[in-house]
Amino acid sequence: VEVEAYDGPDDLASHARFGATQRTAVMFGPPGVAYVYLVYGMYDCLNVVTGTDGAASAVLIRAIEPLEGLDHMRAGRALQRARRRGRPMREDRTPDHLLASGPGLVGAAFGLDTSWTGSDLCAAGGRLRLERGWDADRVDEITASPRVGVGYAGPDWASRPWRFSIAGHPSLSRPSR
DNA sequence: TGAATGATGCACT
DNA sequence: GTGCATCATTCAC
Repeated sequence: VEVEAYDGPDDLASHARFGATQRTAVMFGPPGVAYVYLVYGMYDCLNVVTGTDGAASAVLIRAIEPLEGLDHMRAGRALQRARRRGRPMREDRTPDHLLASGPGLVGAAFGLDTSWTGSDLCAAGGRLRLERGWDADRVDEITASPRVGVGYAGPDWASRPWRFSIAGHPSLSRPSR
């Protein structure tokens, strides 16, 4: 329900801005592949490589609407939380619609880490895969706004409305919580 | 209800 | 050594 577009080496907000490094090499390959990176030493964020081979463009999955496997999502969150601060595991009372309402939360809910980088998201039967879901004819419900947390890229890139979300959806990262 | 802060690993200069 | 495509907790009001 919420994504951000990153355009490649020229996009100063993209991890591709330093060229193909060990971490970002997969972005420079063919599309339909996962790029999972660790941010702030704590959160694993899921991207889909989208550009043609060599373009290094990608889409960050910032929030999803949980539909199935909510118990697994709670387990993933509890595990990451316990690991983060040796705090004891306790019941996760987060409302269903907020279980993956942020890029770090998506990674936690799906139990992802950087080892998922390179996974083919288009392979039938893959453990992590893209499937057709939301109706294309509801495109008018999608709203565009500036990307979150990319001020370091400078006003030109930071102001581009490349964050796309379903207007008013309860599972977004920003308006709620 | 909102602002400040701490946690924490790695890529980069 | 610096800062980050973040989140939960704490503290102020």
